[in-house]
Amino acid sequence: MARSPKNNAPETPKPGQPVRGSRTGRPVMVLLDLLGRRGALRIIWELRQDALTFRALQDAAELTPSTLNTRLKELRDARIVALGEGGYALTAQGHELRQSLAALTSWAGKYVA
Amino acid sequence: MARSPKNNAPETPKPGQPVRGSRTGRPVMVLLDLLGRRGALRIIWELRQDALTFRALQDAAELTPSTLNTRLKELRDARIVALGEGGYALTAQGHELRQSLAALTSWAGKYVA
DNA sequence: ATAGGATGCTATGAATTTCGTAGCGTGCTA
DNA sequence: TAGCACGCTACGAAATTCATAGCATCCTAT
Repeated sequence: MARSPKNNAPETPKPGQPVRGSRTGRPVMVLLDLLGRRGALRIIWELRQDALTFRALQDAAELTPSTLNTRLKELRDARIVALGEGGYALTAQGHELRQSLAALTSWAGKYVA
Repeated sequence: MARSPKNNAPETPKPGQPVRGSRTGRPVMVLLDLLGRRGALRIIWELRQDALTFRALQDAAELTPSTLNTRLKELRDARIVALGEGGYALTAQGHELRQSLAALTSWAGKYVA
């Protein structure tokens, strides 16, 4: 038997079936569930430019390793993030998503500041 | 003294000072913290068209009253949401933010489905 | 070889956040 | 005055996240 790491992690949201906070499982709800978890938006944000190692990402996103690892699993399942040469990086899809999120920056600069 | 409701709520993130998950307090980080809390993105989503009453919003966003109330306080502090005639609704700023988030829908439809 | 250093990642118990459910106080209105 | 809907609070239990320590592997320099 392989290994049985302690399982304190929530399930990765998947389309077509009920996810946390949505009985329907509609794509956008799946995404909102995923992005609504702690650090998810932040991780995408921190990977906007370069790839980062697990530890660098941990520092950048200010997350504990267990939470970071959980989020990374989910983001990898969703093919938003992938582990490659120089560490973790956004996939092509991930970059598209990041661009969709880019408007948040200007909004924040405009109103939050 | 006014009232002292049970305080099981996190602090509302504010710009310029450290927030949960960010020592800097940069506007975009404040926003990411706020939007990264459970149901925040979803609430904005559900208010995209009409105003909703507390209870209707509770059903739509599938949140418990305490969590909903906590999120609403934060979103009201951030002037993203306001309580008006027909219930809770996005402010002008809130609508701008919602439009910034609109791209998520198409992304989700494209990749998550 | 071996002692470091960096890598990705797991373990564990405590703290925080959210949930589920019940219910309060107010204002309608029948 | 008996409903009914409103915004919202209370409280214990469950789920999530945190803080910290450490493991296994790979590399490189001694």
